[in-house]
Amino acid sequence: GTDHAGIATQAVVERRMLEEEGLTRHDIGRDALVKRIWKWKDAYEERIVGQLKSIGASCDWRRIRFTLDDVCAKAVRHTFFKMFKDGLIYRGKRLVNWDTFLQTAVADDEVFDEEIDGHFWTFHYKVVDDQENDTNEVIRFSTTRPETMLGDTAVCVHPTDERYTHLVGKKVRIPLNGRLIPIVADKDLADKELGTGAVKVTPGHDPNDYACYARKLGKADQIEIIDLLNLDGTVSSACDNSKYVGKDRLIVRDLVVADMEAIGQFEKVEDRKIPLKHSDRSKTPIEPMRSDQWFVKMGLHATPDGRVIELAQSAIDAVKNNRVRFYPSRYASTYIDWLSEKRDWCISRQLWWGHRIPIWSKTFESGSAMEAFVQGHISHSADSVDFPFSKISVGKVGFTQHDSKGNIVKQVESEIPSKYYFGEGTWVQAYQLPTGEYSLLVCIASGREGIEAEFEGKGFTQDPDVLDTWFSSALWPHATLGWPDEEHDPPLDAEECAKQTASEPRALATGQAPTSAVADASGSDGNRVLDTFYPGSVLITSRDIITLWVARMVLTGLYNMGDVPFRHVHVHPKILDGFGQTMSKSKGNGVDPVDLIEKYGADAVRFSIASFAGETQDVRLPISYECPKCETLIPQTLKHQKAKPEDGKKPTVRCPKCKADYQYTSPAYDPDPGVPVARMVSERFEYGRNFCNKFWNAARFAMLNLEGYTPGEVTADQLQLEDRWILSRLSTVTQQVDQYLLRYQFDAATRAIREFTWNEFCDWYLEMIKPRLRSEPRALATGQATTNAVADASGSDDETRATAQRVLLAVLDSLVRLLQPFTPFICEELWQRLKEIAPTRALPAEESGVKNQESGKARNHEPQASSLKPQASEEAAIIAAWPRIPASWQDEALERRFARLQETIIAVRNVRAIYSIPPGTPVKLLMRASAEVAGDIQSVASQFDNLAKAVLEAAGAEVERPIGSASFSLGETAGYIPLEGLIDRAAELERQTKEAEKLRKHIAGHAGKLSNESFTAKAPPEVVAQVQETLDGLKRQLESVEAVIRDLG
RNA sequence: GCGCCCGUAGCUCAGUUGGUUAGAGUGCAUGCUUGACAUGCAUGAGGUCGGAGGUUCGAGUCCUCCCGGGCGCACCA
Repeated sequence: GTDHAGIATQAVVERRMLEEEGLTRHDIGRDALVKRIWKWKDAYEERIVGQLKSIGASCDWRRIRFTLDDVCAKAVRHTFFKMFKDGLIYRGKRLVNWDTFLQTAVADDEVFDEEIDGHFWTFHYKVVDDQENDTNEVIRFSTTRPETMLGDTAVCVHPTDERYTHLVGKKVRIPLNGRLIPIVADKDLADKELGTGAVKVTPGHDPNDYACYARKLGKADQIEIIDLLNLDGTVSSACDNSKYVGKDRLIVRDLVVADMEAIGQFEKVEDRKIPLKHSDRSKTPIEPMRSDQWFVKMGLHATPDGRVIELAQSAIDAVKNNRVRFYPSRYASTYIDWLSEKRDWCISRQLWWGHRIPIWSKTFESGSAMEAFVQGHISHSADSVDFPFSKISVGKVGFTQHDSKGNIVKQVESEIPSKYYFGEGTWVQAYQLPTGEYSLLVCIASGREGIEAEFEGKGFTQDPDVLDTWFSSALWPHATLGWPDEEHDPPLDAEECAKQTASEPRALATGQAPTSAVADASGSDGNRVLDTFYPGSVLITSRDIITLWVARMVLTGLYNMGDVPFRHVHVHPKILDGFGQTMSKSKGNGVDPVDLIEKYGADAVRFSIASFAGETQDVRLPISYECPKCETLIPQTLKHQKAKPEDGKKPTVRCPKCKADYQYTSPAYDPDPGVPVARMVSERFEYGRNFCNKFWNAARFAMLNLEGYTPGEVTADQLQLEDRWILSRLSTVTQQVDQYLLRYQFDAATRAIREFTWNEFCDWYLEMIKPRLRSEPRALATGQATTNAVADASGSDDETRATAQRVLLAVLDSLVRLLQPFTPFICEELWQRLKEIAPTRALPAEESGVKNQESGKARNHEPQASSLKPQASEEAAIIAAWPRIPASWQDEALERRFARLQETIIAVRNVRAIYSIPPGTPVKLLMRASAEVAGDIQSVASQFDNLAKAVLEAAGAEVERPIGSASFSLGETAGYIPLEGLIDRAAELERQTKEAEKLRKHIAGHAGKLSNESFTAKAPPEVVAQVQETLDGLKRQLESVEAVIRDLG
């Protein structure tokens, strides 16, 4: 689903309206603006959902939700009411960024810093004595905003600043209004090194001063707070000097300076660059101002009915107790650190787009007037038609909190203001305004017709503010499933329950036994959809909203549901552009995934993105524009990103090949309709595209060679070396992929699959079985030393071919299952085709009695007789079981033998390349090797011909290097390729000499290590042994190279 | 300022608890036209692992400082 992104969305629509029509929201009114935003939202939601569908997100689209839809609205209203009733929601003051031009509060994201040329004035206040008469002592301070002097309520110094310690507790006089204010000490506000070391305190209009005020609340040196400004930026009557009242703050600034100078309390002024916050919308300076806001209490709290709630702590505990785990784990500290501050959550926003705060209020001149109103509406009869309030409690309520051992950990005392209860679904709170007036705040839960109108009829008005978007987003995991309703549409049907249960093993993350959803479905109580899907397995998100979103989901989940919303939180990397900046709409450096999908394919984009998703690094994605004519890629520059349409003309990009200019895709605006557009692409996706192409072709090759396929069991003795090797590798790789996915290491998982598919399955296995698939007699080597023992043992060519087909299908089948989450489109297509050709195929399955993968030691046992038993395949890849390959198939010894074969073939190809021997020309190969290795080499003689066009002439310990041959050495083994006439003696000598030098260097390193006594004494014996072994190997290799050099010389 | 992360081949990135001769993709070079795939195949060149110290028998990996980059949170009288 989607959220309504309050600030960003309203800002975009308002800005467009202003740019295109010159209208502000006040011109068209609340309802009209909200209507416009809905229209805008509908268009963008369609686009976003379209992007998700294009990329193949397999969601239950019937359950799509939007944070402002009816289902979510109900959950929001219900939660707000519950919190209000519990006393968790309260009204308080908070400093906001005030735009005096538009007369609106502005969010931090809508504020930008700009340096302006300003002044830095220094003044002094006179210290007064006990009789409040001026003394000769002064305290000097500096400011960039002299007018705020009229709202000063203290002067602050550092507690250890010896220049001032004797003054702390005394008072100074603000000369322009005669107010006496205290000198206080605060280590966080005053800095001994800065300016005079003393600072004026204006809590009403400065965030730091406000923080100081908040710190001192309730303490002996508590200070006052004065709201100096009116909403339009003029000075209010609170300044206590009629000369300034009603004048703009900037005019007052000059007056104050002049007046201070006139009375001799001005000291100096200097020019200074001042960073000043400006409103992004009006481009005018921001004034910090206090305003009424709604908050949710995060710390320890006692409810009127005697429960203790600690929202922040409960969410901290959930992570500390591992009920919620972060992947990578380091992000847990971001979460815990932030929650530990237990700062109350300001949930009100001065916007029109969002959930309106469900509070209606009525103001009374006095407490007695309010009391009279309430008394007039008290009734104990539930049938009363008018306002039957029921008084429930007044006073204080106290609790003692114990830990599990019964020790007292905290004493809690809460003030319960006068509370009145009205029928079902309303809760009333009295609130005293700073003016002395009283306000009755009525929170109305949803669900009772006409009740809002009733209150409005009695002079109550609804709060104009809306809730922070995160308030509704915080409820997402349970709100979207219908909470608090008992029923949810669409309901969970039995079939769906069964599916949910069946698919459970795929949810590797939970590591828990599948719950029996079917049993729940048969019960009648509760919301079955919610019961089935809550808590979820995993939340996947970006690190910048760990606090804003993840923490809030956990705490509301615990508060509303009594359980965490998800078990795991996977924090993925962010996509950066080619210049290392986070992609964002405002920077104009984002990419539309649909452009990428059109260019590279959805599977390619998915596979690439998954392969970029590592644990530590963000993803740098350099972008190019693709020429719409010739497809030349033009790298994106910062200039392209920043360009905006001017005078109706859209920016263009120049194709160096076509020498033409084209408009290009931008997240900030749309190109003109009908013109050719250079779309955004990124070469990094070729990684995924090439892989998908490779995999597709490999599968196609397999299917082309399935003619005559019949399902049948494959027994261990029918398997050839390459079959056993690929099955061993498949088992290992599947196990690795499982491990990576359990830790959300998508990069490692895709890398493992890619390497297996390309470098093992395609490059070696498919190449090696080609002769068998051709069903021709195996090309036997001609040398008399060669016997094809394997071929002899494996029976007829028909059987060889059938075995190859069956093993090939088994591996391909597993690969499709492994790749399905990454490349679902290709996999589904292949699955359906395979179903046509081979509906029954061997699925490598857990053999009974064989230990499962977790106990991985099985690989050290004598390789188990692996057999493949045919089974009918599932209907579709997307619901096919995740592959479970027996660990007993892993055979390390066999893999080592196979690696030797690979090295030999690569060495032969290397010789071919160096001497530019045409691929068609066969070469002869002689191998000097131990009897064991020679036997191995001979058993696969035909593969030398198949893979390197080399005919094995001889293999054995007695083999000598023929005159005029190229040679290579692999440890103890050496290979010779006779090249009479072809060989360039000098070139070969140079090549071998270079090789010998390299070996000597490595030998020196290893020998040095071993001659170091502290190494042999301190390093673990196995490490020492390994170095010795390597050294011996290197020496033998060098010997064989030196022999070649002697022969050549 | 505090915290987290990063700096490895021209580019984009891997590199398990410190332990063989530091890897991949892409780009580059050379050679491959017939049957899965040129979005491909084969072979090769290319790195004093940001810098300086330290711990250790041994450091790309651990510690300290410095330089450069990203992000979050503060702060800017």
